[in-house]
Amino acid sequence: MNSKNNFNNRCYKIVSSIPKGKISTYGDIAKVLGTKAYQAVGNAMAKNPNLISVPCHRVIESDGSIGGYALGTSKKITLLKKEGIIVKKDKVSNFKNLIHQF
DNA sequence: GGAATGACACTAA
DNA sequence: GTTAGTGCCATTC
Repeated sequence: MNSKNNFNNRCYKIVSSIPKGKISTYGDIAKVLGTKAYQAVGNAMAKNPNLISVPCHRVIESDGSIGGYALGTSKKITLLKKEGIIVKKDKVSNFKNLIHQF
């Protein structure tokens, strides 16, 4: 409970700190956490007990791919487009320019 | 306590 | 440039 909640809370805190119109990658988030648990970050979001409070749809893969989403990748892409992000073929075009650096 | 999985990332072919 | 295989961390069964 404590340990896992600590790690998850850390991820949610970082993701929640991503401003609108910006995105981030699992790898970058893991780096901020001080770990290489790329999948663990995504895994925490997968369980997503905080989906409503955490804009996890702003988190994509290091290649700019959409990756996945609890509500479905399609929904995630739609949300990103609403944020002003250009999504091309299930991948963010200018994602390199949209990466939010902590 | 151990094994398997996962919304990833990296390297090699 | 694309595809395949392997490795890493944390969570879950």
